Amino acid sequence: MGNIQVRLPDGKTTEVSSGLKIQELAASLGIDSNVIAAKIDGVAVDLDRALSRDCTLDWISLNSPEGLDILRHSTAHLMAQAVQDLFPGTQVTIGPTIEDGFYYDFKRDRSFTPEEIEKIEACMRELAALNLKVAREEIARESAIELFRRMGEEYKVEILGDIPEETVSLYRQGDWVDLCRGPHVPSTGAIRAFKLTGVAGAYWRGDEKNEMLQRIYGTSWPTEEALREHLRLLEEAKKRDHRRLGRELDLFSFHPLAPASPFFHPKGAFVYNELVSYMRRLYLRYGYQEVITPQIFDVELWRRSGHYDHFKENMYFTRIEEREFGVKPMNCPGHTFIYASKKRSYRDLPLRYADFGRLHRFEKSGVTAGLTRVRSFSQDDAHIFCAPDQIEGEMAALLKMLREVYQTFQFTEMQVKLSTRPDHFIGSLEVWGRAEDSLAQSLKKEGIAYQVNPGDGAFYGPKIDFVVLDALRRGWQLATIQLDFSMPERFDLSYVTPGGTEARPVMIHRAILGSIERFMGILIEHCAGALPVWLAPVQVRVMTVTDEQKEYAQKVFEELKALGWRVELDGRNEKLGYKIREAQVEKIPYAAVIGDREVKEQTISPRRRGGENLKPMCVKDFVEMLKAEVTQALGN
RNA sequence: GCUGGCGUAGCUCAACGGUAGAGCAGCUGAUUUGUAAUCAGCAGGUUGUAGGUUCAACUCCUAUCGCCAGCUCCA
Repeated sequence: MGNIQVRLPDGKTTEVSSGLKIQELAASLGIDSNVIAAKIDGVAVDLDRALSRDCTLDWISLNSPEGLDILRHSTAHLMAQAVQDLFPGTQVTIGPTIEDGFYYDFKRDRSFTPEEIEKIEACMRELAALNLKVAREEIARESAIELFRRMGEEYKVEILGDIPEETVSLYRQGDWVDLCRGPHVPSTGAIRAFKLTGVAGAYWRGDEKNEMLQRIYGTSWPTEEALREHLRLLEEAKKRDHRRLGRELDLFSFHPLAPASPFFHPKGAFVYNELVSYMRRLYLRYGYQEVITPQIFDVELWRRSGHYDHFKENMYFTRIEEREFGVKPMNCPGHTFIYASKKRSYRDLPLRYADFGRLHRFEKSGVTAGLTRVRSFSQDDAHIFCAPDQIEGEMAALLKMLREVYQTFQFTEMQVKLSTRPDHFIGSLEVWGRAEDSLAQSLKKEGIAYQVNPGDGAFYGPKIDFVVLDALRRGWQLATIQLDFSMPERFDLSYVTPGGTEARPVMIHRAILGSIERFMGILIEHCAGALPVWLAPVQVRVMTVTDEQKEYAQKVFEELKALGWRVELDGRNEKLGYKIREAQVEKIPYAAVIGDREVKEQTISPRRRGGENLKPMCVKDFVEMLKAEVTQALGN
C-alpha cells in the first residue's frame, strides 16, 4: 500500500497511507466530535470509509444542513430498529428525512398507539446509549434480495428490484440491518436529541390504490437546546393558527351543518371585503373590468368546457324541472359568454374580466382545513382574452401586479413553479407545447427563477404557481397564472384581425390572492392576527381613565368616526390597565387614552399595539399619522 | 375517501363505571381607577348525535356527524 495525497478543507494537503480510515485521519488531526461524516471529492461518505486515492476531503458537521440530514436519517434507522425490536413481524419500507425531521413507514396490521410510541422512543434512547457502531457493508444486489427475502422484508425486496446497480449497501447497527445508500452517523451515540412527533397512515409509494402503511414522524437535532427551540417554534405556530385567531378575534367560525364553509362574522367580513376593495382599486389601475356571472349553469356548459369530464368529482350538481345543473367551480366558462356576446375586434383586446363570484368545489372530507381549504369561496379571479402576440406583454404586467400585491402584504420571498401537462388534459399536444414554452419564456424574460412541476397543470393549460413564505418561513401557494388555448377553441371564440380575417384569442386565467378565504387565513398567520392599520376591522379604541373624561372622549370618538376611521369607545368603569389589555389582546392597532391631562390640553395619548406609548397629540395630528401609515402601507 | 387521535359550559381544561367541576368570558353589585387582568356575588352543561352493555355510563361497545394530524388531492 502506497501513500496518497489528501487535500483538507483548510486547503493544506497531507500525505497518508492508503487504506487509512477517515475517522483515523480525523482523530489524528483533532477534528471536533460534531463531525459525523465526510465528503470525498464532494461525495458524502461515512467516517468509517477508507481513503484509497488522492482526493479532496471535506468534513460534514452535525450543524450543517447535510449533517442534519444524515443525523435525521440515522435517527429514522434507530427508530426502525426499535420498532422491529419491540414489534417483531413489522416490516420496514422507506424512511427518508423531511424538513426538520424524518419519518419511517412500516407494514403492520394495526397502527401504533400513543403508548407504543412512548415505548419506541424509550427503546431508541436505550439503543442510542449503547452507542452501537453503524457499519456499512456492500454486497451484490442478488444477495441482498436473498437476504431480505429470508428476513420477510417484502418491501425491501421490491425496492431492490428497482435498483439498477449491481452492488448495494447495507447498514448494520447491533443485530439490525437495513438497506440504505447512507451515509450515517458513525455510531448510535451521535443521536442525542430527538422526539417522535406523530403517527399517520400513508400509502405505499404514495398511491392510494396501494395498501396503507403506518408512518411514524420524528424530529432530531444536534443538541437538546436545538430540539427545545424547534418545539417552541411549533408552539409559536400553534398560537398563530388562523383557526384559533379567527375565533379569538371574532373573525369567523364554522358549523357542523355546513362543513368546510366559513361564516364570516362582522369583523371578518370587513377584512374580507377590504381585501376585495384593495384588489378592485388595483383593477382600476391595471385595466381590468369587473363582471358578474351566474352561479349555476346547465351541465351542457360544463360538458363543453371540459369540466364535466375532468372536474366532475369536485362539482356540486342539482336537478330541477328535469334539467341538470352544475354549481360553478370556476368562472372561466361564464366569461367566454360575455366575450362571445358580440363580434370582437383586435382593437378590443386584451379584454380583462375580473370576477369575485362565489365558487363551490367539493373537497373530500379529510382534506379541508380552516380557511385554507374550503368548499365555498371566491377568488380574485380574472380572465384575460388576448391575441397570441399580446401574451408576453400581459404576462409582464401580471408579474408586476403580483409583485406589488405581495409587497403590500409583506410577503418578501416567493418561489415559482411551472406546472406542465397533466395526465387528464384537453387540447392537442402541439398546443400544450406552445403554451408551456410561452410561460417559460415569460419567466425567463422577467428573470424569475422557477422549478418545473411536471404533470401538475390544470386540465386546460399549463400554469405558473407562486408560493410565498410567511413569517415562520412556511410556504403557501397563492397566485396562479394559467395559459389556455383550449377554452377559446371549445367556445369558438374569435376576433377580427387588422387584415379582416377571423382569429382565435388566447385566454389567461389568473388569480393573485388565490381564494380570498385562503389568503385571509394565510395573512392572519403571517401577521399573527395583528393586521395592518388599513385592514384592521377596528383601527382605534378610544378609552377613558375615569368617568370624568367621558364627554371629551365621546367627542374624540365622534370626530374620528366622522373622518371615516373605524373606531370604538371604551368608557367602561374599569382600570386603564384592564382596558389596555383588552385592546391589546384584540390586536387593535391603536389605543387612544384620555385622562384628565388630555382633557385639559385637548389631546389624546395614543398607544401602539405592541406597547409603544406616543406623546400626547391633538386629534388632527393623530389622524395625519394614521393617514401616513396607511399611505405608506398601500404605497399610493 | 383512507389511517389514527379527539369531541364535557362561549373558550381552555378537570372528573375516567356510582347521579359533572375550575379558571377565563358573560350577567349583577361595589370600586373612579394613567398604559397587559380590582373585588364580591349570580347564572351557565339531556358530557357531539343515535343505539347498545350494565343495578348504574362523561367514563365500556357499535354506528354516525364534526374537528385535528397525516396520506391522496388542490386555490
